Parts: sequence; structure tokens; C-alpha cells
Amino acid sequence: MQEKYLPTAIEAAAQAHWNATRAFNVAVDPAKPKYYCLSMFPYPSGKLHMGHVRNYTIGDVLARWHKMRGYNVLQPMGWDAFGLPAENAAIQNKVPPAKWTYDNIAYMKKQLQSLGFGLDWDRELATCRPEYYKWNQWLFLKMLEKGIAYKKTQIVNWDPVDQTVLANEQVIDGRGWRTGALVERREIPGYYLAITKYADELLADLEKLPGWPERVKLMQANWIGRSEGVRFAFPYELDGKAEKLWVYTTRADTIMGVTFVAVAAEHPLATHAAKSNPQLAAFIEECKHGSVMEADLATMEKKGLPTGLFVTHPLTGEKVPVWVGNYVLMGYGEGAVMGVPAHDERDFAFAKKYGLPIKQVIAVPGQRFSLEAWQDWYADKEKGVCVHSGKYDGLNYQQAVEAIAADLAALGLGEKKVQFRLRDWGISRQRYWGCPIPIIHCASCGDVPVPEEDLPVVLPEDCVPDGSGNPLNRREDFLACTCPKCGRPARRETDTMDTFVDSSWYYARYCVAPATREKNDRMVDEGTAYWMPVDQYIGGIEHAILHLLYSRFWSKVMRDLGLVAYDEPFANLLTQGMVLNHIFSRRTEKGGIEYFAPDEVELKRNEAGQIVGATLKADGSPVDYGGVGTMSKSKKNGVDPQALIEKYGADTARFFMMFASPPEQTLEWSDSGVEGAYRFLKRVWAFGYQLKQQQASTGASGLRREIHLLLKQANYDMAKLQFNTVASACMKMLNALEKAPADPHAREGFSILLRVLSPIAPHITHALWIELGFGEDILKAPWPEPLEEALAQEEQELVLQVNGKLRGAIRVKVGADRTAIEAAALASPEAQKFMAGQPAKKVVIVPGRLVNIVV
RNA sequence: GCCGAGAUGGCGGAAUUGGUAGACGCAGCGGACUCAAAAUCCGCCGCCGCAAGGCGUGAGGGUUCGAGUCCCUCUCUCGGCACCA
Repeated sequence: MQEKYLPTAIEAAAQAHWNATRAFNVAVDPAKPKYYCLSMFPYPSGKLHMGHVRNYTIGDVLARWHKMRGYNVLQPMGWDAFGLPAENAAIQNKVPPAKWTYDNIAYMKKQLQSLGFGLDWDRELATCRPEYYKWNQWLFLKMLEKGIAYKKTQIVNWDPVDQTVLANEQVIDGRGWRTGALVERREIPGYYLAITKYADELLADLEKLPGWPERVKLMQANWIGRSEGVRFAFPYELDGKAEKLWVYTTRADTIMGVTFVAVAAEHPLATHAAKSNPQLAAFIEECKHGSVMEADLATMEKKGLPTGLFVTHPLTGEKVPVWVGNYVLMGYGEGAVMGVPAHDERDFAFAKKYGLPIKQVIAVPGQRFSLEAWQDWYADKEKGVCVHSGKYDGLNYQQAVEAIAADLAALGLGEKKVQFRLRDWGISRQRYWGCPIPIIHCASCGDVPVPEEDLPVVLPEDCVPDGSGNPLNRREDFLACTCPKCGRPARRETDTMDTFVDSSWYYARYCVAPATREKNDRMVDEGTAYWMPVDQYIGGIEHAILHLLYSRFWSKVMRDLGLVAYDEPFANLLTQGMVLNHIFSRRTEKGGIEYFAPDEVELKRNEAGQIVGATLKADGSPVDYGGVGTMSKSKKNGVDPQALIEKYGADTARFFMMFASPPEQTLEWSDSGVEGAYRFLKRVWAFGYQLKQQQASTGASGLRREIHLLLKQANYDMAKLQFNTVASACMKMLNALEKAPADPHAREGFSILLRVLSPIAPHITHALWIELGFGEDILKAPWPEPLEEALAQEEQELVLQVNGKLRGAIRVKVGADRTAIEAAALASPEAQKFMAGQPAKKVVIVPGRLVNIVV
């Protein structure tokens, strides 16, 4: 046995062993309980970042832990390989996205292997491979047949210079990222998936997910946003024709307080009014500039202009002015909203700004309505009753809504309606590097689906985008085809699918047997019946809504097509926190900000160890410390996992990641913390070396009880997925062992330490397990459980409090009754001192913990 | 703006879910070993106070024998907002 800890050699040997024994290649085995452990697959951006290392270490700890406890564990890996960054790289380097992507995959796969993750590489997939995306296309056609997929117009960011659609990320301060041109909102046709048809089930089934964090379920529920309200119309006349302006509201009880109606810039009424009103036309044009992002719309200044048109209030018959508002979006609901300034905060501000009347129609007893400023109770629907509302006066929220809905219905002008905030999923992207939408455009037959037997529609892999639109539009060999219906020459659709489509079902594809994959005549096979649902899904909190919701929806569609049997794809979810690092920067002479990597900088500390400044190592000039933030290229605060692995080994990287903070919290990078992890593993190795040389003595200490107590704690924490305290328990075990290396139970204790540590640091524990002769393969060793006999004790310590303040401790026999404990407590010198001769009013005893004497 | 989460020593974090606040580690300080350094090992380490003791979990209030943990108000930080993945 080597005296020195040599991670490089140890890790290579352990990985070779796992490969040779096919330790992580699994098959369906009905005799064993299964455990499907899945980490969100990476986008192949070039190399792994620390977020990946953290994500996959968490997964691997769980996978190895379950394997040692007898589960048949599936842990697969693949590549979310389509997406915008490949096109950006192509623009920069003039390399086809396909080549860039495949090169990245090859490099990142090596990195994953060097970290020792127990992955079944036989099941690897990449979403940019035709054999995978064929099934995106196939399911899309099925959805078309069932009416779940359909075509309508969508609003996109349009760069007028590059003549191309921009992603939200490519819009910076309202301008195109490459051209700097003011971005316009533009309507173009696109395909949608009717996720709203599943809104009710997606909401209700959140209750079937006890293994999901409450906050994620809450975010999803709020995103789906079920609301009960009233859809109703304001009648009006246009060019002599009777028309209706529809709106939706959850506050029908305030309908008598409507003093205006606001419509979107794209609304037909606005368009009509603009024809004879140049000022309005200019305003509408202005509204069309700017991004389509909701956050921008919500924070921008609310502006409006009257159209000069009026509609009729459906209940009072009064004339209500119609305004165009920049905050009303055509894509949401009806593209028009009623304005009730007295009881809606946004309408209140709008009315104040433009001098519109504010009419109070809700009163809360004891509160005085004032036009001075908005007060929160104006929007109250619990305590409020209707006033100034004619026949509805005195009704509460529920009564008023019922009465008003009934009256509107009688007039044929409205009805109660359940509405969702959730919108249908637009999947068309005007981009090259994605899954082609399998549609053919024929001059005489229209949009014709590609016949199933012609799938997949293969994306040519040699295009190099230049930023000026989708290069597929210039590929005659891709575009030219014949219409499946009439056989005449036709053109292929060049839009590709949103990459969220690719990631909505990959977890099911991993379950497919190799033979099915080979033939590729089915999207999924019987493997899903055994492996699905995923027992533990792990990924970033940033996916809490979209990816997870789309995957849930896609699963339900597959279920309704009879492809799978499960309702929900992910039984348990762990949302891991981000990896942060220190940020150093300074102002440049030009007024910009220059960032410095943490290893270019030296920290200055005061006597207490507080950071008081930082200087550049190169020339000693001062830089500003900007706290911590997510690792990013632009801030130069990323840490390359590869350098870390090469310097310390995979086990150190894994151990630090697990130890530094609990999985769900953010993790702050610390070079000295990594050193600490390395130091610990060196001590583990050194202790193993020492233990191998020496003979055990007979002088038993408290070591055994201590180790088993720590084991109990570690198992409890492991079940809670709190790996930082599991790592800490390992450190405590080693501290205890180092204090009593000659204890007769030292070997037993070390074997427990190795097994508890092995999911986190699998290589070093694999090597030591063999060196010390505990067995052939620690992966096959049973997970340790604490022994009652080792934990037993005769006496225990109870904390002594007087009036809730800690004053000392008493020792009592285990199982002592209340009287005995109380007597011991009252007799103790600390109690005597702090009771100061006063009698005890009450003695609170918490068994096994404390005694509190109240005087 | 809306939805969600968080705040504990110089730092990362722990606290068996209402019962000894600061486990474990990092940094710092002191010492041993060394020609020296690194590595390693030992000790100290919330704040105030000579001490007895007091104070202390973002701020303010409340419930309780007892609050980091529960309730109310506020501040700040982070994640998401539908074409980044």
C-alpha cells in the first residue's frame, strides 16, 4: 500500500474497475426494487461548469447510496444538443453548429467520466440525432391529428436590420444585440401546443407530487393561474354594424365602477380609430416598439391615448371611452380590459395620470375612500360590499358576482368563466439548429403534414448561420420536396421546434431497451413500465416552471396516446442551488467595468481576518471586491472543473461540493475550502495506512458508541438529502478514530466511515476498502446501520435552566422518572444559586433533553 | 411590477423541526517540528466585561416556562416571468 494519497492513480484504477465490471450498466430486473436517478442533462456548451459538477455529484451520491442498499439503479446521461449557443459559436468561428456540438459532447463526456459518475453510458442520447428527434416529429403529427397542435399567429421580437426574429436574450435595452436597431413586435404564423387543454389536470396533479418542494408546486400553481371570473361584452356600433368588445374580469363586483376600457395597440378598434387620427396612429406605432418580455411590460411606464370611440356599459347603458394602453397585450385574453380606477391599483394610477373619473363602488366599514392616494383596502374582496351600484348595493363579493353574471347572461352579454393565466405553448422557432417541424407547404393543398413513413425530416448538418436569419431558407436541397397529397412540387417548413420539446421526454427515451433503439420503430418501449417514473430528478431551480411543466404536459399527452402508463414523470424533485464565486472589478478610464478572475487577485485582511481590500497580483494595484455572484464568463469568476480535477482529483472536487452547503442552497466557491476537502481525504488515507500496519489493543474507549451515534445522524441526514452534514459526520468519525486508533473497534469504525463516505468520494474509499481487506468491492458492501447495543448507555446529561436561562447540567440514570429528575434538578448547586431561595412555581421536563425551573 | 425563496461569528454553514445557538470546515492567532519554507501535528477563536455576569441568529413588535425555528410589520439579496438553457 502506498503511504501517500495519490488521487490520479487511485481514481484511474477505480474507474477501470467499474468499466470492467460494467458496474453501472443495468437492465430491467423485476426481482429487485428499482431506483431511477436522473440529473437534468447538460447543454453541450464546450466544457463542464461547476453547476454540472454539483448537479451530477448529488445524483451520483444518491445513485450509489441506493445501489449499496440493494436497489437496481438506473442513472443515465445525454445531451440537450440543439440550441442558440451553437449558432452563436457558428457565427463567431464559422464552424457548423453540428461539428461544434459533437466536439463539445466528446470533450464533456470525457470530463464526466473522469469525475467517476456511475452512469449507464449504453443509454446515452443526443437530441440533435435524427433517431431521437424523429420522435419529436412523430408526436407532433399525432398532436396535429388530435387537435393539440395547431397554427396561429405569434408575436415575436423583430430585428428590422437583420430581418430576423430575435430571442429575448438577444434583445438588449430594446435593441438587437448585433445591429443595435430598435426591436419591433411583429406577428408571424407559428405552431402551438394546447397545453391549456391540460391546465386543470396539471394543476390538480400537483397534489400527486408529495416528493416535490412546496415552493416549486406553488410556483407552478401560480403560473397555471386558475381564476374564476366573468367574460362580458361592451356593445358598440361601428360603420353601422353592431359589435361587441369582450373583456374578462375576476372583479365583476366592481363593474359599476367602470370609467374606461383599454385595448391593446394591435386591437381592431385601435386600428380602426387610428385611420382618422394621426396622433393615435403614431402612438400605436410607438407601442409596437420594445420587447415582448412580460417583465419589461410590467415595469415600463403606463401610457395611453383615447381612441375617441365609445362603447356602451352593458348594465348602465352609459357611454364608456375606449383608450389604447401600452400595458394591454393582444396575446393575453381578449386584448382588452375594463378600467375600474377606484378598485384596481394600476387603473387608479392610469386614471390619475390622464384625469379619468374614479368612481367608488366598494366600501369597507370603518374605512374612508379618498382620491388622494391608493390604499390597499380599495382592492379588498373579503370585507367589502357594493355601494353606488344601484340594485347591487349591500351585496358582498360573491353575491355581487353571481347577481351581475346572471344579469349579463340574461342580456346575452356575458357569463361566468374559468380562465387560466397559462397560455398555449408556441413551439415554432425561426432558427436553424433545432428539430425541423414536419410540415410541407403546397401551393394548392396548403400546409400538409409529412407522412409518418417519411420521418425523420433530417436537418442538414453542414449549414453555417451568419446571424441574418435561418440558413435553411437558402438550402434548396432541404426546401424542395413534393406535396404528399397532390404530388406537385412543394416547399418544406423551415421553422424548427423550441428546444424545450427535446427535453420534455428524454427521460422516457433512456428507459428504452438497446434492441428497440437499434430498430427505432417505436418512441418508447416496455422499459418505461419498469423504470418510470423517475424516482429522483435533480436540477437547477431555474427550471422550476417551464421545463418541468412542459415535461408534465408531454407525459400526459403520451399517456393519452397510449404510449406510457404514468401520469407524472418525476416522483421526487430536488432543485439544486447555483454555484457562486467572488467578483472583482474596477472602473476603467473610459467608465466601463473591467473584471478580474479571483486567482489574479490578492485579498487584504484586517487582524480579525475580515476582507478589507484586494489588489492585483500582477502589479499591486487596487481592485474592488463586489461580493459573490453566479459564475459567468463575463464576470471572469468561473472556475474550471478540469483544473480542479487535475490538481486534487475528482474525490476532492466531489467532497467539497457536497460539504460546502446543502444541495438546495447556493454554494459559494472557496479555494481554501477545496484545500480543506483535500486535507481531509489525505487524513483518511493516512489513517487507513496506519490502521493497516498496527495491531488493535484491548482497551476499549467510547469510540464505538461515538461512531454509531454519528452513523445514525449520517443516515438520518442522507434520507433528508442533506449531504453537507453527511460529509461533516464523516469528518467527525475520522476525528474520533484519530483520537483512538488502537481501540478494538477502530477497524469496524473505519469500515463504517469508508462506506458512508463512498457515495461522495467513491475512488479513495474503493481503494482503501480493498487495501484493508474489507472486501473486493465496496459498491457491493451493505450500507451500515447503527447497532442498538453500541448506542446503549446508563446515564445521560440533561440541560438545567432556571426561568428559561441555561444555568448548568445534571446527570441522571436513563429511564429515571419525573420525580427523580425534578429532585436532582432542584438539588443541584446551580439551581440553588439562581432560584435565590424562591420556591419553584413550575418545573418543565423535556425527556432526554432538559429541565426548566420556573420561579 | 407579479410569483417564489433566503438572511445565523471574519467566511461557508450546523442546530435531531419549539428545548445547551455557532457542530464540521475555512480564515486568523499562538506553539511544536524544520537551517528555512511547505506539509503535518497541538492549542485558542461570537461580542462586552478583570470577574460575577450580561448581550447576541437582517430590523421592529407579539405568542410561550422556553423562539434562529411560530405569528404580524418592514429592509435587503437571490431565482422565474413564457424565444437562454
